[in-house]
Amino acid sequence: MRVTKRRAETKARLLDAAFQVFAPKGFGPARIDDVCAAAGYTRGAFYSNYTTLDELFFDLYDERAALIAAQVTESLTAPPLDAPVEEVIERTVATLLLDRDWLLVKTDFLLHAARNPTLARRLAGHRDQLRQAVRDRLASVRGQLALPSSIPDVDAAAKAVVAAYDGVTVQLLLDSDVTAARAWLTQLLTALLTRSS
Amino acid sequence: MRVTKRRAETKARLLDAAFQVFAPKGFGPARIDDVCAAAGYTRGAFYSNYTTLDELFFDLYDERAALIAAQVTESLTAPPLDAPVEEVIERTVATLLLDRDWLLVKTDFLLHAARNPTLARRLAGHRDQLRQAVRDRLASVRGQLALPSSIPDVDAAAKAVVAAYDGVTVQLLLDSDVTAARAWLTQLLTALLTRSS
DNA sequence: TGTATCGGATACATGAACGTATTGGATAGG
DNA sequence: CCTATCCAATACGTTCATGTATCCGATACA
Repeated sequence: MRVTKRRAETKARLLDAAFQVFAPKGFGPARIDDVCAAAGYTRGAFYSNYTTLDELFFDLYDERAALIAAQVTESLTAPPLDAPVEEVIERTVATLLLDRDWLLVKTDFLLHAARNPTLARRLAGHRDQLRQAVRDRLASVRGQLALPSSIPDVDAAAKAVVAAYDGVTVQLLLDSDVTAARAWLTQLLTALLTRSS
Repeated sequence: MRVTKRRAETKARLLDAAFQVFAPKGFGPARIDDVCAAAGYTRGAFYSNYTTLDELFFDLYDERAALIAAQVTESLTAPPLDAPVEEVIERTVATLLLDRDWLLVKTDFLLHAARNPTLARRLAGHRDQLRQAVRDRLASVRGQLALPSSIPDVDAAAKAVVAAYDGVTVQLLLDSDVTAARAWLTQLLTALLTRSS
């Protein structure tokens, strides 16, 4: 069955609306009606495109996760390819998009994934993708990385970066201070990726 | 109004049941009936003690958070008071209780707090309490800590410990591998709290 | 032991969200 | 321009969770 232009437009508007509803309200109390109203439709539009709200939620996650992955990859390439670690950290964190709304939705998704193996693998896939991008970037750092002795290789380092990111995320969700989050992330990454002089 | 023995017992059983329901199911889809059934009551018992499910949820968080704080404090005192950092890390992480069910409930609470300033302060208070305990423990480490240069003082170090814990939490929620989480947490903490030789 | 209060059970009414079946307007194709 | 298909709107009926009002057994207290 062919996807008509109209249908695609409707789906897109539903996805956007879903984000605007899920971010402030959370998935739990969100109703199908809420999303439809936010998109300027009635429930008929929803049931013509999805069968359950979960389905829409998971679609939304996939779409936004792809966007974010692209954005992070872009930030990673901001500093010159052969720059020293300190500069890579500094400039990457500076251009990194830290969207609290997205973090809220992503954490909601994390909780679902933590209780559902299928979703867990989907999320793990997304995380692996990001981790891999970080790994590749670290591998290209000038003059062989000098990692702390407890971080054996580039893979562990990439994992550490993700963990630091997750840690900062939690703090950001609580205090909404993006500037502080950036500074804090820089500190953590520096400690994790460089050998202190 | 006096609190009778019977009432206290009922509340306690409701709290226990709430944990057993919220952990696997999450707060969103949990119904008042679910909790009451799990506790062996009907809804009458609930409405006689609470007015809303949020109220019970928040009470549950406070209760369990206090338990966890005590448990963490205990773990922190496992290693000898004047032991070197490496040993403090090793033994603390080894005895640390990593209860996935609690992490699930706590993350649920985190999401609520992220959308509700009042709850956010409650959670921040709990985090401060833990951070403070870590700080005090670090301060007692033998021979002045040699922190990485990007971590200026013991306060920053304590914050870093919390961030690492949060980062590992996310991973643990996804893969349920407590052993790996422990090893990973040890690595991260070592990198964050010691000056690599 | 008798009595008054307390607390959980039960029954009922209400409202909200859901899913479906049907309609009618829009749109694409000839 | 006509027609067939598509898709969102509408209007049901149903289910489910909720909150309340009442009842009755249990418990505390004299």
